[in-house]
Amino acid sequence: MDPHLLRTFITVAECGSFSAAAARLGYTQSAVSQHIAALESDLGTPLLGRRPVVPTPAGERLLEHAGPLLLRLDAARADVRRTIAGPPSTLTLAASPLAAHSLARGLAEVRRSHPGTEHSLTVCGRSQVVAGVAAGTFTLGLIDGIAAPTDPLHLSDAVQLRTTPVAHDELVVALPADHPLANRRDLTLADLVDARWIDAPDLAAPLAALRTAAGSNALHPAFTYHGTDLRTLLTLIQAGHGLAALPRPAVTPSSAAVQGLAAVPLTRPRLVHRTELLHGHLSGPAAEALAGVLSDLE
Amino acid sequence: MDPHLLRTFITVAECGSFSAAAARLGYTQSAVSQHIAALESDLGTPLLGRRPVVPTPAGERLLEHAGPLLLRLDAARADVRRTIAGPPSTLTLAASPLAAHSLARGLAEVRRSHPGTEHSLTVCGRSQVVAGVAAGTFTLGLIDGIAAPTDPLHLSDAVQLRTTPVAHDELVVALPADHPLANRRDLTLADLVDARWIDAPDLAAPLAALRTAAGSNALHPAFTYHGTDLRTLLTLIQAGHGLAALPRPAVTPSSAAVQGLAAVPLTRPRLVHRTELLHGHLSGPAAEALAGVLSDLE
DNA sequence: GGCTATTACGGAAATCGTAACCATG
DNA sequence: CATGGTTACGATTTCCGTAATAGCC
Repeated sequence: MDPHLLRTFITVAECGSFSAAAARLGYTQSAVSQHIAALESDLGTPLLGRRPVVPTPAGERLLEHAGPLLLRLDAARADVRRTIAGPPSTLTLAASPLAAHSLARGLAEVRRSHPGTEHSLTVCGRSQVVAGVAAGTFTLGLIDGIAAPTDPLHLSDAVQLRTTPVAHDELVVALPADHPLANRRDLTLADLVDARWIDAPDLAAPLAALRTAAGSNALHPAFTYHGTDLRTLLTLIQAGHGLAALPRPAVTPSSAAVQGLAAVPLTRPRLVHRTELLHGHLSGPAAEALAGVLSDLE
Repeated sequence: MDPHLLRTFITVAECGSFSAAAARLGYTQSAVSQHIAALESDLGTPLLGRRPVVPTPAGERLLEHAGPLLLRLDAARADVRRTIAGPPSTLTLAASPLAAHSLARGLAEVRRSHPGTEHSLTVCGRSQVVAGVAAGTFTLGLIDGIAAPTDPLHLSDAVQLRTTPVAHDELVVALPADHPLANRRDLTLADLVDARWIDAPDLAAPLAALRTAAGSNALHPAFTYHGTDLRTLLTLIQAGHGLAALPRPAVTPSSAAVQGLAAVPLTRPRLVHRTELLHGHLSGPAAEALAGVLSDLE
């Protein structure tokens, strides 16, 4: 189970095609075919059905492991490199969309405290932030999510990263102002199991996360929004396509898009929207250089 | 970072010698030397000092990652194999020493419910139980440890295993009957920070675990017992070499070794001794075959 | 018949062992 | 000088690309 083989396997499964995967990886179709054949021979079982190329049950299991495995491998390499490198000369920040709001608040402070260094900010999905910080692509990451009030965010257990809580926000349900529930003082998830939900996994808390947090598995999305634009989501809600759980500040900024929206606190189960700072293990001068950033953001 | 190279690296670090590692792995000294050289060239930094052979700081970091990484790799392989294999014809059980007590209670039930299959039981350290179950060496594992009353046991996050709580026992401090604290109704960790502790990491809760659970880092062992025999540990305590935190049932069985020992509940921080059943993801007939075992033990 | 995976084969590269070499205690 | 890590070198294997083959829409 060479990591290269696993990487090819993941790519083929993603692409649904040997040749597309080969193109993406810079191999020939032949090489990809040999990689998969080697894996299948090693594990003694077919991993992919051909034509169409879809994972077998065994392949599904392997897929669940392969990604985290490669991530951990990158994390290990990045961790070693950090110990031999001095303090980073460029601060590369990453944040999930809703966490970027918190970051924007503190960014001025960060730049002032590190006038000499270059800065960059990337806004992308939660898992990409985690993966990037683990692999050393980003110096710092900021992610958001929902959790019980005392619990930390439960991020991919593939990697071991330091986390620092940055902000807790009240979790509210955003719904059209003329929605029957819009005038309620508060809401429980029980009130909402039959509601029309918009799942916006790249932006708001994924419905799956809400489901596990609530222990219920009755929440089903009526609509899925793949995107990271908050205003688009709010407009969708306003137009009655469904409702979503968001941090209070996201629904009540001084923004024109918010007119016609109600934000009702979600009080049961007790959940909060949490923002956390992620960073790899930093030692020596690097740690000192970043201590300022952390304290600025907290 | 080929897994083979990582494996050699771990072995060399453990052995403190290239040649010893070569013997253990079935390589020549030369091959081991080349492996380490390849790793160091890949990562661009020395990982081991020679003569004596000790990890550099960078090597230490890599060591922290390498073990879990290889474990996860084995876990992936085992997981795939489980999906293609039918129900296991032999039930291989593993348990940490104190968990084995709980297992012995239920073992008769297990054997009765699976009269056709072979059974075996291995008692070994917690991490070996976890690793063995992850790698598929054991069908089921039973581990014990301490945790906050509502929390699950925090086992190595390298692997993803199902856990089922089996037993909660009160955590008591075992001390000689003539110890000044022996007559207390209960104890807090604050009472015991200056006490003489026996650390028995293979048997009782490791002091390090107590420390992190307590948030304090003032607990230092006066004596370390490497072994898995409960009666030996109890005798050590009785003889005044120190005290230890144990589950209530371990200190008050109908056993002769217990005379002269006191068991005082540890009430603060709120901790319990917990026993959990571990198993890999089982699908189809295998899951059904083992469902009985799980329910028997619960 | 076109698209795509597989197989055959050859050259390049990597792997490991033997053996000579060298460094440290 | 002896133990033990390194380097040199060669046989074997592995890996990947080219090209021919085979299988499914």
